[in-house]
Amino acid sequence: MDDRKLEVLRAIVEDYVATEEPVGSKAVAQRHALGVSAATVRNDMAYLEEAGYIQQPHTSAGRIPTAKGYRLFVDRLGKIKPLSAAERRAVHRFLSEAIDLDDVVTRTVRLLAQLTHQVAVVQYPSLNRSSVRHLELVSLTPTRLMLVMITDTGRVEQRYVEMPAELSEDDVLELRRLVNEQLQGRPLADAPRVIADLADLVRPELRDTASALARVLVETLVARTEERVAVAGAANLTRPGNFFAGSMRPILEALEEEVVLMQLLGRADSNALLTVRIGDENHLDDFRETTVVTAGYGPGSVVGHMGVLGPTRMDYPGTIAAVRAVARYVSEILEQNR
Amino acid sequence: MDDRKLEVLRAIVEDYVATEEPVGSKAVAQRHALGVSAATVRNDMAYLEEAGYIQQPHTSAGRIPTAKGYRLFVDRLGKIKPLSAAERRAVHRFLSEAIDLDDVVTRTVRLLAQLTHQVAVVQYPSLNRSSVRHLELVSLTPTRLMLVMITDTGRVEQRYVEMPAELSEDDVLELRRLVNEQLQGRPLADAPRVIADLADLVRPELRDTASALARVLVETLVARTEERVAVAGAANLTRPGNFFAGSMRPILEALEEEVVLMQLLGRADSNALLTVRIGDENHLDDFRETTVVTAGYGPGSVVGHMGVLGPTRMDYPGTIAAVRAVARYVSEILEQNR
DNA sequence: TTTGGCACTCCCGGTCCGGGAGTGCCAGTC
DNA sequence: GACTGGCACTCCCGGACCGGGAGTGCCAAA
Repeated sequence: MDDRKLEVLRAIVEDYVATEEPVGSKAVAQRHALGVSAATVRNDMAYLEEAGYIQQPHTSAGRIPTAKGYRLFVDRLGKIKPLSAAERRAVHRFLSEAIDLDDVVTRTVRLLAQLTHQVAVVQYPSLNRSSVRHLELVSLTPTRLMLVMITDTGRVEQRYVEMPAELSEDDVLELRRLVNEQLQGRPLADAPRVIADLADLVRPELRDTASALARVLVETLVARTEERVAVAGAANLTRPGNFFAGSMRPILEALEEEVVLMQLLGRADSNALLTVRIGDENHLDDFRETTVVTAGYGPGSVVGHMGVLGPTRMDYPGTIAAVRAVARYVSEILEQNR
Repeated sequence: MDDRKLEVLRAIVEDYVATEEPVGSKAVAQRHALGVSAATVRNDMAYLEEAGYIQQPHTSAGRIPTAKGYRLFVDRLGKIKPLSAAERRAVHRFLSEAIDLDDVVTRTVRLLAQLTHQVAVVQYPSLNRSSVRHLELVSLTPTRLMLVMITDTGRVEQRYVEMPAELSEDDVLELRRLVNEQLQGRPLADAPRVIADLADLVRPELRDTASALARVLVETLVARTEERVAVAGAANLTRPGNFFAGSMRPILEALEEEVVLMQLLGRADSNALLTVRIGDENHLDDFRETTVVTAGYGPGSVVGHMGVLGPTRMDYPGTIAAVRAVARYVSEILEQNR
């Protein structure tokens, strides 16, 4: 495929993204100084269509890019368009005001939605990539505890623990000391192994209680791989032209399904710096017309993912730049707490 | 206004809610055994229209209720339609599986959305109606602490605290003991008064640190009256017929604005058991076509509000019953932790 | 006060039509 | 052989038009 054909493809992608209308040969020839006539562009377009990069909504209409066309654009043609200095400053200022992890996540997801004009999704630091910083036990009633776990990523989780017997204040203190001794500093993923013999380390009267505690820890904090996610910018789905095929119903539903969101953000194992998944590459029927741009973030290693989600017809250079910049800066912030 | 006219109004509201189409005199006369002819119904309708309870979308169309009509229906005509036994069981089962407060709130909001087929909103127990159960200090770096507060309503809040000087492990312990001594069991609203002289209670070296801590406590936990809210069921906005005048854009935007949501849920002072705000009664332009049904919840006293939000044309008896039932059961659950 | 009858209004969906944008192809030019 | 101008063709889109149907308001009679 010669260079001019690539230029024609770029022109079609850029114009289509900008105008939201199929772009014709004349427009390409005029607006992008290719130095050839519309007829020539038509020939190139016929080739690009044959090769599957563009398509016609109907005979005698202009062309729009296919998923394959966008893919080629992203891989070879799009020059990432860095944030403006003003934007960069705004990002820094807004994020540095965050008051705790919740606030970091909330601000991040809003920022992404605002910068990209798309729907933004941010995953909280994944528990199974975190270590225990501190465990706290607070008694609610004589037979009911609250277990509070604080991780090295700043995440705080709470769980109710039903006790088989009444506990004294001292019992609680002893248990707290013990679980902290065992788990502090350890990756949460190791907890099941480390904690297996917790019941053997306490005096006999506390044995049942200790194992109840151990069970809650393992069952609800480790085994259950639920991830927390924050979403913002749903209103951007209604932008004119974001008219999702069918309707936006399935998209809105998916945004409340933690499982689907996690699938979109990318399976946890991915450590790629930045991923762009276009249309079918999401392997989800409802997202066949949707592009997802994600990045991992974390202090040093990746502890979670964030991204935005929009129509395949999106401003790739701008979106990619925004996601990358925000992910980097959030990583820096998390770094400060180590 | 005589009884039959009220019956006609009821018929119009019920049929319109069910069919989503303006209802004509013939339909009313036939489907609701009023024992009079369509012509008579027409006369009553003319009266009801004159009085402002119903209106015509255009000449020669059927009638639809006005906000005033719905209001009358809710106040005098709607017999609340209790949940079925199966629904009640489902509510109990689903909520009793909750694992912590976050989970209670998440499950509640989903349940409401599912039961009512509307958008649901649940406010977390308000901090300024809670008391301090426990305060925990965890050091992140030598000059950075994390303050974790646990309230009697089960809410857990975290805040980063920047320290003016490095702290030893013992310093942290002392501060923890001190703040707990001062605040444990106290309503958070009293914190500013109670904590004012915190700096005077520590040895001189810790004075600056103590006041930094006090400042964070007061500024971010008390003064800042941000409320946390959870939302679910946004996809219900797209139900056929929920076609919000204009578009659903402003609604989606409002759902991400904590301020607007709180205004909809009702100013914090309201202790009414259940509130129905129809159309203009919300005093928000974007919600002129929207009804909000809210209820307070809490163990004993009200600590937060929950509700659902839908088109003025909604199933009032069913929605009211669902919100009331869920609010009651959530209150029971919170009761268990006291 | 209620009722049947009747003329009238207005929406809604379907059809028809002309303009416009864009294409594919072809013959001619460099 | 690659490019270009010309031309016939296709198809969408918006507006105009129209007939059926549902519903009303009013009136005279019971």
